[in-house]
Amino acid sequence: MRSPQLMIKPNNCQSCRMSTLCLPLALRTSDLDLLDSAIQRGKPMQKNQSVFYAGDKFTSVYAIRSGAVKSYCITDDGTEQVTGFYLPGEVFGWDGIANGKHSNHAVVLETSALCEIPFAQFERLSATMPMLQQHFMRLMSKEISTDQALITLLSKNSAEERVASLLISLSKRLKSQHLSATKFRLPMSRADIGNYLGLTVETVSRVFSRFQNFDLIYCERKEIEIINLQRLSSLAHNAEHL
Amino acid sequence: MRSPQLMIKPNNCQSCRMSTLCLPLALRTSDLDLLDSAIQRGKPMQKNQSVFYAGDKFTSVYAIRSGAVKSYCITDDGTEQVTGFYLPGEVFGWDGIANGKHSNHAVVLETSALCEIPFAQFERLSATMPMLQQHFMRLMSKEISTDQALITLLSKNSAEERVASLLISLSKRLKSQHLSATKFRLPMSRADIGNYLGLTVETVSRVFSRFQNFDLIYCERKEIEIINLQRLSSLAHNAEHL
DNA sequence: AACATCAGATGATATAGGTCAATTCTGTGT
DNA sequence: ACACAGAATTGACCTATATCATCTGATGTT
Repeated sequence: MRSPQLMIKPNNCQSCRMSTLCLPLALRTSDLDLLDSAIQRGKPMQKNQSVFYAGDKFTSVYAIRSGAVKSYCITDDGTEQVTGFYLPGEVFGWDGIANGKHSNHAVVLETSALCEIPFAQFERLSATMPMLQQHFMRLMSKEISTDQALITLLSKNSAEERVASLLISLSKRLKSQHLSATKFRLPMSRADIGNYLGLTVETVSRVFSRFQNFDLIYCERKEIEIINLQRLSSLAHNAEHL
Repeated sequence: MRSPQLMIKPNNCQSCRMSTLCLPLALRTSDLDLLDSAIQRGKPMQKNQSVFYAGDKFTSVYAIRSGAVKSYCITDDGTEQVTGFYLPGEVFGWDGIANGKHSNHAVVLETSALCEIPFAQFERLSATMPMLQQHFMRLMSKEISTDQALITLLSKNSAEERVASLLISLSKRLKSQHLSATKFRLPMSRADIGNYLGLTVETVSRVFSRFQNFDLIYCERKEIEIINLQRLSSLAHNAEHL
């Protein structure tokens, strides 16, 4: 339906268009072959399908080839807490290295293609590939940075700033994948956005309306067009690492 | 002044009372010797001294032998954002693996003794010590869990729940170091607490007063005694991983 | 096509926590 | 011992966002 060219399955890591993101840049070709054989490609998944559940044994991390994923956990009092949105070219599933099992659920927000990267293989490979290990640590470190940006956002910023930051973050991440930075479809619901940003659905909805009234964005349901990227960015203090 | 027995410097990692926390449990003794020689011990530091600044080249992570450290960063609009408090037995400084430079500042909250663990050495050592690498990844993964717990706290919990969670977290972490779980000195200011929890100083102060009125805690400036641990815990939904 | 269910928008009202201001306490340096 | 700057407390007031309620339009199902 949307972006069919993204569904093309490369038959190895070398030819994958996002290898620069999900793999270390400096891997020698021979190493890459070795890694390539370890990765399970494919995994096209439908909306609402779970990639893993909290409590599942941790076996793999996942790279998104196309589509989108949200991670969330259920807090002690039974409410859902969205912990992240992941877009094409991004790797998720780091949680759970600590305890050997996932602490988050991960669910596909729209039809998606994922690459599963088995962690046991990774550990074996990384013994002979220091770059691989380093790269993975960087990705984890980046996750930490993202989380800390979100913490700042939640503890210091208004509803408008939070929503603007999310939109700008999505825009930048899509742009880095050579997708449109100003016109895209939100893969997640208003409820997910509110949950992630610590706001109610109503507030998110009102902010969208206000942004529209001020001609910052045009939006119709999930289709978003950023009209005034500059002004929106100026509201989004903490989008840099989100 | 306080806890002088904590200032005793062990002359190697083996005899250090917190080696089980800061080092992998499964390291063979011969490996431990090797690692031991890489670690720079000592580093007693005074209140308000910086361990590293944001932007500094990333060279090491640090284990706290005694004392306390806060990490924070300066947001785009120039305000401080506290990103973490670290207590004895904990390791901090993971930020900055991503870019090779620290994204946070780290400052000592009270007289402290730190162990510096040079990362270059670690990377060299971990090639021959898979357990070490695994252990470090676990520590990073734990940092991710902590951050996500804080995100939940900030986006879902009231001022009272946030403060209760912090107190319970501190209590648990001190207990795990065989220090008193119910009577301790807060190493950080009310402003730091508020900053960390996304609250104003005034709100933090009021919550402390309310907790005192309800006989949940007794507190006099920075000295805290938890009177009703159970009731306080019941307020602290998200302290588990904080 | 009809129906049920869900996502989103909008309005009226309530409230938790922020802001501003004044006061007291405390630790530090001379 | 004194003075001073900073930390903490407390009160009065205000505002951003939550809550509750209603309505509309999508989406998916029989």
